[in-house]
Amino acid sequence: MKIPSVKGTRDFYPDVMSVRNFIIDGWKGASVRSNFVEYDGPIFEYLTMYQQKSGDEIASQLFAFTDRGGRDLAIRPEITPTLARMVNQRINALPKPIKWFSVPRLCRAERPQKGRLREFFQWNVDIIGVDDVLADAETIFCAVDYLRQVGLTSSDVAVRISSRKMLAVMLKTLGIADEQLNAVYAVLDKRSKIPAEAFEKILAEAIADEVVRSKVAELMAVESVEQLDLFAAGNQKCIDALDELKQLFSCLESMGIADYCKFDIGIVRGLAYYTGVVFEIYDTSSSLRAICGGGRYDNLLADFGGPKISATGFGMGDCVLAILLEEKGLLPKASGLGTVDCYVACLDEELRQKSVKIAAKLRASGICAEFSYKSGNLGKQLKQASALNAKSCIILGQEFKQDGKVVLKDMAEGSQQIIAIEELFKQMQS
RNA sequence: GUGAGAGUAGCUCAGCUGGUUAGAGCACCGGAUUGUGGAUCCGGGGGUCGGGGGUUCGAAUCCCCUCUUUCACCCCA
Repeated sequence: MKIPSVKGTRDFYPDVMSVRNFIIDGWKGASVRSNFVEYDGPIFEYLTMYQQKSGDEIASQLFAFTDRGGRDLAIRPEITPTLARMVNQRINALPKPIKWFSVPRLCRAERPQKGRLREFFQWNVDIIGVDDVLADAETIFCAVDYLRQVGLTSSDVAVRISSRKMLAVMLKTLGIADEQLNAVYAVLDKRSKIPAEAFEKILAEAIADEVVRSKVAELMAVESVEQLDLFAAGNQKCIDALDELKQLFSCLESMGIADYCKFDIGIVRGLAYYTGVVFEIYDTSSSLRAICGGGRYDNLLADFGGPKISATGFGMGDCVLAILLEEKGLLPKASGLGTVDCYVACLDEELRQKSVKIAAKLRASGICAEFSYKSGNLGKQLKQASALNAKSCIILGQEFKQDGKVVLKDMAEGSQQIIAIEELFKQMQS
C-alpha cells in the first residue's frame, strides 16, 4: 500500500535539503555574529501552555494529542512560550542580558497556502532583561544583517516599524477607551491589507463616535514620526512614547541599517501580548505575506508565572523567505551532490580492495573520498567521478602493481601525473 | 472551517467531441567504450492515468465521493 505524505509537509530530498541548510546556516551565522547563543526545547509541551496565551481559538490550529498518562499535549506551534518557561525556571541564575536564538521546527494545523505550510522552521531571536529600545534595535539589526548578508538589499525588503505603546497612548488621547483598544488594534492591523473603503467600513463598526473615528483615521494617515509631533503636542505621555520611537530610529541609524527601516503606523500585529515596539519585514516588490514579525513583549514572562522582566524578539519563517530568495535568484544551485575531493578508480578486480583501502585512508585524514563499486572500464568510472563533481581522481592500474604508483588526475584541468602513493598521502596531508 | 482551479512516468507536459497495447523531452540504468570524464548515438526499466464508486459495448476523457495540491477568505502566535 502506498502511503502519501501528510498535507502541508515537505520531503527534503538532498537537493531541497541543501536549500534548507543554506537558510538555516545563514540564520545561525547572523545570530552568532551578534553574539546570540542557541537554545532549544522539546517539540511538544502541555496544551494549556499555548491556550493560556492565545485563547481557545488557537487550539483548533494546533496538533494536539493525549498521551498514555492522560496528559493533554500539543506539538509546538511557536517556541516563545517554551523560551518563557525555560528562562523563568533559571531566571536568577542566568546572566543578563539574555540573548538567545533558536531555529525550531514548528507545526500549525492551518490550511496550507502560499508561504504557509503545516510544518516549517522559524528563526527566533530574543533579548530578555533589557528595558531599552536599544535591545529592540539589536534584534532588528540581527534580522536585517541576515537579509543583507544573503543578498537582499533595501530595495528588496523593508522593515516596517511602529510602537504599540505609542499607539495606545495616542488612541487614548483621541478618546478610545482601554477596553476598546484590542478591537481597534485588530482593525488598524488590516489597514494596509484591505481596500480603503473596506477599512473605513470596519473602522466605523469598531468606533461609533464619528469625531473620534475621523481623528483616528487622521492618525493612521501619518507617514513619519515627525508628523506625530502634532498629535503629541502638549501631552507628556505621548511625547515620551514618541521619544522612544525616535530613539529607536536613531539606534538603527547608528547600526547602519536605517535604509532598510521605515516607520509605518499600520503595523500593529495580531495578538495582544505586544507592549512596545512592533515590526514586520516585507518584500517590497511582490505581495508575499510578512517574512518576519516581532516586537516587545514585556508581560509575557510574568504571564507564565515568572517575574516581570522585559523581553523583545522576532520570528522569521523559512517558507516565505525561501520563495523570496528563489524569486531573487539568491538560492545556491541545488545539486544534491556531496563534495568529493578524490575519486579512487581501479582498473582491475585484483586492485579493488586496494582502492577501498586508499579511499578509507584518505577519509581518515579528513579528505572526502569516494571509490568505485566496479572495477574495469575506466571511462565509466571517470564518468561517475564527473557526475559526482569530484575534484580529482586517483587511478590504480599496472603502475601500481609494478611499483606502487598511481595516476593522479585533476578533473577540472584534465591534467594528470604519475605519483607514488606514499608521496600522494604526504601531499594530501599537508 | 468556506470558496475556486488542478492531479497522466522521478520532473515538465501531450493525449481531439469517450474507441486497439497511454506518448514525448529531461532524469535514471545499460551498451557503443576492459587505460581516460562532462559530448554523441543506440537500447532499457519504469504508469492499477491520485484513490473509490457510477454511466457506457467501451472511460485518462463524462458524473458523484474522497485524498492531495495551488490560490483566495478566516486566521496568522
